[in-house]
Amino acid sequence: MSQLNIEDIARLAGVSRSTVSRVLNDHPSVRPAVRDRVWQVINEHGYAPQAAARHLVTQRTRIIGVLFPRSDNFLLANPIFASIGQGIGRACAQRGYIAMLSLSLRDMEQKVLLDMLRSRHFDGIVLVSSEQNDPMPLFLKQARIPYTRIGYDPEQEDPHYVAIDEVEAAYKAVKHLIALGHKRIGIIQGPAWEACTPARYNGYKKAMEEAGLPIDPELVEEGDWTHTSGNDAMRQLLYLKRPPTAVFATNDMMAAGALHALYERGLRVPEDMAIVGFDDVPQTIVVIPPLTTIRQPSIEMGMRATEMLIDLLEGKEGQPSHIILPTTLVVRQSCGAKPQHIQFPQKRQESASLDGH
Amino acid sequence: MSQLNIEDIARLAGVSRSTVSRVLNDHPSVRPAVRDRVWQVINEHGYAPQAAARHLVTQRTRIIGVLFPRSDNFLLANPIFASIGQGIGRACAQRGYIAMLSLSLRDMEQKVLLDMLRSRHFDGIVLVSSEQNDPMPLFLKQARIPYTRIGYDPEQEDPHYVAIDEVEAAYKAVKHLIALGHKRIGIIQGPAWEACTPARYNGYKKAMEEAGLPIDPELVEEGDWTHTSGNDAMRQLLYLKRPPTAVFATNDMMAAGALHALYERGLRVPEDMAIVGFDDVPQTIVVIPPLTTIRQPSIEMGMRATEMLIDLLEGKEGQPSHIILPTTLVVRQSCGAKPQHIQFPQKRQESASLDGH
DNA sequence: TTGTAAGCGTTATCAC
DNA sequence: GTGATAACGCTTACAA
Repeated sequence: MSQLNIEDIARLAGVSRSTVSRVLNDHPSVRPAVRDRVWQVINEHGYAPQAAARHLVTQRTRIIGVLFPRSDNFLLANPIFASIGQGIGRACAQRGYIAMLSLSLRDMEQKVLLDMLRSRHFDGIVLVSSEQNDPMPLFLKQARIPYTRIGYDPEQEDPHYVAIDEVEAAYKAVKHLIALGHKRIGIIQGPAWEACTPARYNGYKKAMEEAGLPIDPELVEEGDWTHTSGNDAMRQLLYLKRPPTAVFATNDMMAAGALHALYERGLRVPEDMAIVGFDDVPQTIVVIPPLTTIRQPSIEMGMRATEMLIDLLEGKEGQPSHIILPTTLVVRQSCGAKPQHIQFPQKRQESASLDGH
Repeated sequence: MSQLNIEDIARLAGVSRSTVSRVLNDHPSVRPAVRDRVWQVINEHGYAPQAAARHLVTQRTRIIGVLFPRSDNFLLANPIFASIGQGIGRACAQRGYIAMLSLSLRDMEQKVLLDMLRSRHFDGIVLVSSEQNDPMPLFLKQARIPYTRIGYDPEQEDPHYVAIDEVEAAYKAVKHLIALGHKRIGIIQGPAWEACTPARYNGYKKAMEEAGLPIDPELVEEGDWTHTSGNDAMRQLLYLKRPPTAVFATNDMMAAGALHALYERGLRVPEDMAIVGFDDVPQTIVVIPPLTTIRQPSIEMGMRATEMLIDLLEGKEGQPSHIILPTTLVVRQSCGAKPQHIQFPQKRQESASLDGH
């Protein structure tokens, strides 16, 4: 902490503090010679204006708060948040803002968290949440804190959000399985309190109904996004008298867990069971076999939500706006071509041929 | 943003702003009746004191900055950072601080980052870095910003750090392999610019030498901590005329990548090749087979470094202090008991029996 | 183009 | 136990 303040710099440069302030803020009306001299003094002493004083007078911080759901283990549970965060950070950097993420929100008391938001640390919030009836949007509205949301909750209708068409995305995934000839298709869903869960289920249902396939409630499992829960869900499906020949997991981590369960049972993918995931996180290609999945443009989602927020803050755009970004089916190796009847239980043989060399 | 300030609250409660301030700061000398009335007004209006004003006058923010290396993909590359972050956040919450992480440091210009640090957003910094000659500590010292470091660089001798005994930890890992009878042991190291890389290599060397085993330079590979690089490194080792029978990977992600390479080649773990990892991240038990690894107490490392920093900030402890936390060998299933001569190339059979049901 | 001075919303030091 | 009042370090009219 260089103890110098703007006054000191002014004195050292032989100008007034207004001039130093102008230099600092790139105000045009400063003589080049003066400007250079001031910068030199500033750099010489490693001076930087104190954020608090600046924030107090401008009433803006140029800091954007990022709220992730259950922040302290989101990193562990689902790498898609990392990509979203990356997009948020990148957009902030481009526009001269700083994205700040508070660690371990779960360990903070509710009141502490709310007070933090109310105390104007942040100019605005990017809320990453597809939780149904998440209380946060309501709070932010009441506290008149500008925010944009990544994720869509039909119950809340946030004025500014970016999302994907969940129904259509899930529909594409299941349709892919159907096109490959599968008729008995299971689904491993996310938790019920996520708004995207019923939406993705509806996509599944739509594809099934359209193909004239029945939906067997036995084939509907629920996980909590984690690898472990995907593993458990797949085990349940394998216990069935008539297991599915294909499974749609509504995120990649659960899909990976499902793969794991199949491996443990000596079943081959895609020969014995086809799997489609959702998200297209990096891990998806690292798993064996690489996952066919629905790609969410997560980095772009982060960027768009952030740009939308900054536009809002800078008054460029006051109207409500909803951005729906496109998803794509990424075909890799976990679905193969033709389904076979499952032989169960069965040990794996020659599985090394799955991925040649 | 409730536009109210402390003055407004004072007026509404029929007191002076000093009294409101006392209430806000839990100052004892306020009559209970008055205190209650003030709180009621505060809560009624959702008032929270503006951080900037408070920071300006107190010259403290109660915010701790967290610096991760190459912050924007640290999440993706190595989940151990998530655990460390969790520890930092938890300790902050306990002591009434907020841990803030700036997203996407890589996208910020260097000057912007340094100015952010200099502008006193943070009371102090927890620096997570084992990079050799990381320039950040030097900068922080010059700018007189209090910091503690997680990770140790013998070249820098930071006054406050928490770390593990890297040499001993690696030694334990390799010794475990030796005890199982392995003689030809490879190592997949981290990048050379990490201070822990030579240290872990030294542990490997020590164990080998102690057992009278030669170190074959062919068996020394370098990765960059990622799954992919571990995969590549293992492939290299498998190309050798005389591949190792066991490999020590200096983090779990690379170990998982190595597992992947073995799987692709149809080799069994631990029958054909034993693997030890390092870190003990959650993914370690999710991989097949679950990894034997060296456990770093990552959450505790985050907590201890944070507590140390806060003690420093609150003047409880000015002396340099170094905390070395213990590591433990966690034996799971990737090393097995007795090594066999590798039959190469060979297809996997009956691997399903690896993990029964 | 530059300087003077007011004010941002708190806390803290005094009196009372 | 309570209330004036002076900082804190900046930005920003307004004057010069």
